[in-house]
Amino acid sequence: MPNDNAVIAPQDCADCPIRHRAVCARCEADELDALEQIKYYRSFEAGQTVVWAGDRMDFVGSVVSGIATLTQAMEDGRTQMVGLLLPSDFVGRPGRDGAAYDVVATTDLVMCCFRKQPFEKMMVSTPHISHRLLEMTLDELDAAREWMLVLGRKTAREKIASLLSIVARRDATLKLDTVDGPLVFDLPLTREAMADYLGLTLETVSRQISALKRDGVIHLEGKRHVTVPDFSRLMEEAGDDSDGGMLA
Amino acid sequence: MPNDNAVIAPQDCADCPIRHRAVCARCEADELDALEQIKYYRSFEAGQTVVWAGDRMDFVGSVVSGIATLTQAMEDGRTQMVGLLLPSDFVGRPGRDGAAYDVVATTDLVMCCFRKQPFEKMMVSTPHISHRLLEMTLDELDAAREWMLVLGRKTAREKIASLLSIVARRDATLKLDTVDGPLVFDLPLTREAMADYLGLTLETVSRQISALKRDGVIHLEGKRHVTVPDFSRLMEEAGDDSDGGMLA
DNA sequence: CGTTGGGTTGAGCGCTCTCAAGTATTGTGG
DNA sequence: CCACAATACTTGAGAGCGCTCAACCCAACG
Repeated sequence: MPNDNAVIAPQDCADCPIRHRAVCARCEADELDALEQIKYYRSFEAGQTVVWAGDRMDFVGSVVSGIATLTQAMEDGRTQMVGLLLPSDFVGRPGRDGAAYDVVATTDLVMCCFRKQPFEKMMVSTPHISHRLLEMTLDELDAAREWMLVLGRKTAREKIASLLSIVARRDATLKLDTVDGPLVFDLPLTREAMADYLGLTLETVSRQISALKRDGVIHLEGKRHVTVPDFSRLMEEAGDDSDGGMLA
Repeated sequence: MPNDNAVIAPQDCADCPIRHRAVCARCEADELDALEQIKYYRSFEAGQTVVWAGDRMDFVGSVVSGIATLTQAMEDGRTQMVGLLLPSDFVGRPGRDGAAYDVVATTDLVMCCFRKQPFEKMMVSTPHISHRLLEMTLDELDAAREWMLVLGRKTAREKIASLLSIVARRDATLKLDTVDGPLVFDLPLTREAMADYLGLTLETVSRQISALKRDGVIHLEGKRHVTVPDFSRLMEEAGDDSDGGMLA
């Protein structure tokens, strides 16, 4: 069990890759200094569980790099992913002791954590933090509601196309890519994780990915490396109107 | 078209039925006075649309009485309900011009509205408001994620039982009922609206309600009046563990 | 090499959808 | 008061999509 929950060396907030998108985005220099006092980094290996649902959670924090998932499970084992946490996304809920969901690192993961008590105090004294958190929470709520449409009403093929277009879009914004050319990216999730996100079985995920490949909507190299020659085609397959969501 | 979007007589916040649960819950007397300056009431009849997705929305507000729904539609007509708005729930998003979803009154509805500009100014100057809004938004996000499990992983029968237990629970807390005895309530939704909430067809909703009735999980008088003789039985049918959520 | 984890593909089944007919209730006009 | 329509709901029959179960492929790794 190497390097478990490793605490890594502190880093200057000014150099932080998520400085202008995370919960601290709106903070002034002096506010950042205060945050810097209570922050610490933790890193996790792909596959590690960050927190278990129901466990006490004495910190909150931001994803700095890597990807984590929020999942919910029924007693009989059925599992639904309820959140995909990307760099700058916030983990934990101020004002609550226990974690509501399992948080799992699906890739190697670095988090910038704050002990909960001091963070909650800072929220009261620092409107920049709580306003930014409100804004981020409203965005997450919108994303969750978008996803409810996917889960409730889309076909398996549309679900896969929806997931691919979300990952493609995120990747494009990270890389500041132009939207026109072919998009190329790696799937950050296993077939099983995709199934848990989409409310499908992994076999159905595999079949529909094969079908999209057969129909030329995507190209695959290996299992994870995806090329999307025509993004608007993918959007059609997702059942969204062709250019609705590229702005944001 | 009688009484369309009627503006009704102002009411004192002190007497407001949602005074201690809405976005104003944490406000002091002087803050309430300020809110009172910018508030106005609007009422809607069952079936009326409050706002259309994409339309400019120049107000935000709280549901005072009645029930509204948030729904999202695809071009081909498939529809997914993404929110069920009960008294004290908040409508609208500060910092955004357009409505993201259709808001429809499913029963007669009274809303306490605030013009958006003044409300946004008050949010900045009144932490009690933005903190309460953050708290409510986090609760809604949790509810949305719970619902993702229902949509993604539950069977039709479990979906119906989940909806019934949510309505029953809400009704019990409103009436401050004891939890033990049989629960009695009216369904606030048509079969079609239930179908849109659950990601089912209305026929499947009807069949599963009949099945739960046949199996003695519920009793029906007419189409809408429901009696639940044994709540824990209903929870089992919903696939939740028997007593997880009664506290909150 | 054998093992393991992730992925693909096939065959058959069943849950939910689609299409369709029928019931109950309410409101409307003659 | 009745005929009629409209709305909400129920129930049936058949079809299809996605699930289950199972075999198999492939790359990484010891």
